[in-house]
Amino acid sequence: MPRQPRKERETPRLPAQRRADLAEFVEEHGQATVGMLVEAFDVSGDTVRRDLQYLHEQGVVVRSYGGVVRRDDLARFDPPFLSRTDANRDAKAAIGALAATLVSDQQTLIVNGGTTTLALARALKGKKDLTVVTNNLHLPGNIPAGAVSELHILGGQFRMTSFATLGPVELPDVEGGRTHAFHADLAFIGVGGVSGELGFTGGDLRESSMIRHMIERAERVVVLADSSKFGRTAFARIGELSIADGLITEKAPAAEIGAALAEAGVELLIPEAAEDRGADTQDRGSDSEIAG
Amino acid sequence: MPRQPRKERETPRLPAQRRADLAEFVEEHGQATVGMLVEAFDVSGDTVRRDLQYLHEQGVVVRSYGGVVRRDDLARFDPPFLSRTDANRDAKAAIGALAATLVSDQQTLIVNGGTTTLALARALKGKKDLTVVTNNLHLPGNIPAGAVSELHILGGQFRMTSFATLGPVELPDVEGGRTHAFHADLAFIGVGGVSGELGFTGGDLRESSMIRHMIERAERVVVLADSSKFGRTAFARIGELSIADGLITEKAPAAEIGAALAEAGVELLIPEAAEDRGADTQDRGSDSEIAG
DNA sequence: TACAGAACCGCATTGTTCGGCAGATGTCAA
DNA sequence: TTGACATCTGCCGAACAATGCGGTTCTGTA
Repeated sequence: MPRQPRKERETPRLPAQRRADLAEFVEEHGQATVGMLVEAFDVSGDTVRRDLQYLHEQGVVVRSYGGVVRRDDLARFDPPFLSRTDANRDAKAAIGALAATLVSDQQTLIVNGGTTTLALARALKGKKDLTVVTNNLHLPGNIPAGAVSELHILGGQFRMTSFATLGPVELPDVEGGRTHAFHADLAFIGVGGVSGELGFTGGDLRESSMIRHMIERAERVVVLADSSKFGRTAFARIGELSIADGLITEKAPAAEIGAALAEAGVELLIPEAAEDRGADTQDRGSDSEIAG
Repeated sequence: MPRQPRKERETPRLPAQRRADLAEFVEEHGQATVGMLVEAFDVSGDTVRRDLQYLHEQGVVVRSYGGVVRRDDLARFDPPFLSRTDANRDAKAAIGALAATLVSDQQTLIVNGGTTTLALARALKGKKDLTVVTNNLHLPGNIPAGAVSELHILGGQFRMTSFATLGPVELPDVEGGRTHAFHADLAFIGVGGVSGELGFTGGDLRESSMIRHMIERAERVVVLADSSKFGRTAFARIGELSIADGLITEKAPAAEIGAALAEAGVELLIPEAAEDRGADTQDRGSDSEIAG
């Protein structure tokens, strides 16, 4: 049966058992993409698809293009999973999409907290074998499973406002007792404010400090900031504009800031068509495709 | 009868006895492949298959291609009785609620991955000034913000299947470079299986190892396990029953396991109204399984 | 429009299953 | 003790099921 032998049968799951587990997985997470399930269960997409088809026929889950949704979620309300509290969502999606184009397969990324970087994570779909280090706890549930071979979470104190952890930018030793620094190709940093005078700022002292450490560990630093951040100064200073190699935003900033960025040697990146209803890759059109 | 003489079995089991043992084996492990059973009972695959066929017809187990699965595991996803999913959710919620009553304000908790512990987190509403340490990334989004003054996330590699991190059970030093052990009043541990023989088991080696460390750090250890976990043995051993001080479940386990728990000095906690809608698992048609 | 990913179709592969068969006991009666 | 009969087993070969893969079509997004 397996033309290509599995890596290692950690748990020699029976097909039936796997389907049950799969159903439970969906039950737990509310939704699941084929890619996620492929990764989680270590079977091919076809098999996952066959299983999902079966479960759909059984009425256990609801199939939809790209994955499945928990049945009762749709029963209750139609609206798709992610609440759109985010006013600038389109802008962020565009920024994320552009940021993703800077990423090559097999690279190592550092990503900090915030919703803008979350948009980046979603836009990573299609990449391969990335290693991602983050303190952003939105990522685990939103980063395309297939794109990332390893996702490391920086431990530390959880901060609800940014939905991220606060702690040293280091990875724990397997044996424990100590930690290790690491190196990344790219750091994607979402910030609270961008000003010519004070540079980049964030909302929390420790978070800003973390960001500085993230920057130290990365070859290139790309700041993500939607236009609302321009000219704004948040509480805690992160650093001068020059700490960034690039800055991505959805529309050109005021001349003053643009000049400051240029002077600091920061490359300014702006999506082509700044219209853009956003690459909300995850969001499937609510009700239309309840069935596959 | 054996064309090929048996290796030498201390107990040349009678067929009926073997079938009974076989059923018990499945009951305990949740699932079993023909190969496993061949090995365990030292008979040919054909004989095992015949036995399984028999047990399936008796409705004791559910046959699936390659082996058998315990009925309850699949029952949940049987279309006609789909409502049972909710029952299971209720079970977990009940367990979580009871677990929460063990928690006092200002205490420090360790919580591991899994959905049962998630139910506990939700049930913590109303508590005050708790300090929580966890590797469960479901928690940040689900734990009542008001109840927790500090939530620490254990860093490490993210594992999609359990939605938790894998790494040492230590908190990073603020300055970095090293890590610190810590101490907690209570550890709430969700496990994959509870059996009298093998004690507690989980699905992943590293995760089980993490759990052992969590247990070391806690004053009291409370295991959370809904009844489906009883008699089940997951892949990776966590430890003997006696590592737990208490065990919370939604309905009384089989006498055998109950006795083992008592002997190990584990206090068994069960919610008052064990009304238990789980009974409907019994009446499902044995052939409408998820098995392919 | 072009492109990546998802879904779909068929096929090759390989372990599982099934039915038939034969050897090994065990039972019971003569 | 012996032979007929039933039962349990293991083995063999054909049929079957599960899975992954390649190729094609479809869908959604840039």
